[in-house]
Amino acid sequence: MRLTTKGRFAVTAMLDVALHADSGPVALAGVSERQKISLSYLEQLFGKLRRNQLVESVRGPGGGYHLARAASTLTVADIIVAVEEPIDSRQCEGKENCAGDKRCMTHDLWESLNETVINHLAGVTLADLVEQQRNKSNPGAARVVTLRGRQVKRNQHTESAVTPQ
Amino acid sequence: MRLTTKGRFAVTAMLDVALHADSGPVALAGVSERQKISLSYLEQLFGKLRRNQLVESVRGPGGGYHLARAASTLTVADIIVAVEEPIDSRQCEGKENCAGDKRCMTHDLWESLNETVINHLAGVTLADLVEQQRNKSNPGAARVVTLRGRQVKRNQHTESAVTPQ
DNA sequence: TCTATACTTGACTTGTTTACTCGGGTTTAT
DNA sequence: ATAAACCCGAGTAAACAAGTCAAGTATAGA
Repeated sequence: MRLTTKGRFAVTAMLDVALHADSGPVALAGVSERQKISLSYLEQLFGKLRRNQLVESVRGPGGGYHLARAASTLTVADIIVAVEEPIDSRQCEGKENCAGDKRCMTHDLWESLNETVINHLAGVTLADLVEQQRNKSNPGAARVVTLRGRQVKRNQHTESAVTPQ
Repeated sequence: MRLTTKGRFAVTAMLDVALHADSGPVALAGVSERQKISLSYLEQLFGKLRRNQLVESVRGPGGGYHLARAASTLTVADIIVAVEEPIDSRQCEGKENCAGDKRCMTHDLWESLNETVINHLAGVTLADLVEQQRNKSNPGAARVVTLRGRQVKRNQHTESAVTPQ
C-alpha cells in the first residue's frame, strides 16, 4: 500500500463522479473544473480505473464515466490500489530466506501494518463519503466516519507531537 | 501523511537499532548488512532522524546511533513523519474558498482519512515491534499488534478484492 | 440515409519532483 | 597516524504531473 497525492486525486475524482451520478455519465472536463485537477492527469487516472473495472466509459457527446459497481461496494482502498504503483518489498522477493538469521523481519512487520491500513481504507466506501459530503450542512456536529456500515465517532487525537500539515 | 518505501526503510532501520541497543551504539554498517539497505541511503535517513531528535549519534571508532528516547515512547508515526516529505494539500492552500460551491470537499475528506492512519501508526511503538519480533518463536499463534499498550487481536480480512502484493 | 461536426476517451510525449547512489570530507578513539 | 565511524555535497534513475495529438461516437443538417 502506497499513499501519495495520486491516490488522493483519484478518490476525490471518484467521489465527484459518484456525486453527479444521477444526471447520466460524468465528463472529465466537469470533474477537472470542479475539483481543480488537470484534465490530462484525470484522463490518465481514469484509464487505470477503467482497466481495473471500477468505472465504465461512454464515448461520444454526452458521454463520460459512471461507476461500474454500486457506490456502497466501492471502497477507498479499491481506488488507491488501482491507481498507485505497487510497492515492492525489495529484499526477500517472495522467498523467505532474507538475512538468514531471522528471515526477513521487515516483511512480516510491514505486512501487518500494511494490512491494518488497507483494512481501514477498505471499510470506507464511496457511498459513505457521498453521505458525509451531503450532510455537510450542520457544521456543529462531531466529525463522523462510517466504518463497515457502522458509524464510529472519532474525536480522539494522537498524543504524539505530529503535525499533520 | 505519506507512505512510501522511504518510511518503511526508516522504520526497519530504527527497529534494528532498537534490537541491538544493549551492546552500545549501533553502527550503520551493521544495519546495512543485516537489513540489506544501502549505507548511503541509511546515512541520509539517519540525518533526518537525528535532526528530528529521534536518535543521537556517537562519532569515531566504536560509534554509531542510539535512540534519543525510550523505545516505548517512539512511535512508527514519529519515524515516518520525520523522514517522509510533507504532503501538500494542493488546491485551497489554507483558505476555504476552493471551488466556491462546496468549499474544498477534498480537504475535509482526506484530512479525516489522514488522521485515522496517523492515529493508528501513532499507537504502535518501537517497543511493541521489538517485543513482537522477539516473540517470533511460536508461529502458530494469532498475529497480534499492540495498540496504545493494549493488545488487540487482528484476524479479520478485507472483504473487497484487493491484492495487497 | 449520408456526411460533417462537435464532444469525449485513449495513447504518446514532455517537464518537474522525489527516491536513491556515489564520491569525498570531518570527527574521534586507539 | 590511522582506521572506523558519521557527515555532506552532487549526480542518476524513476515516478509524478501535465501537455499534445490521434481515435471513436452520437447528433445535426441536407
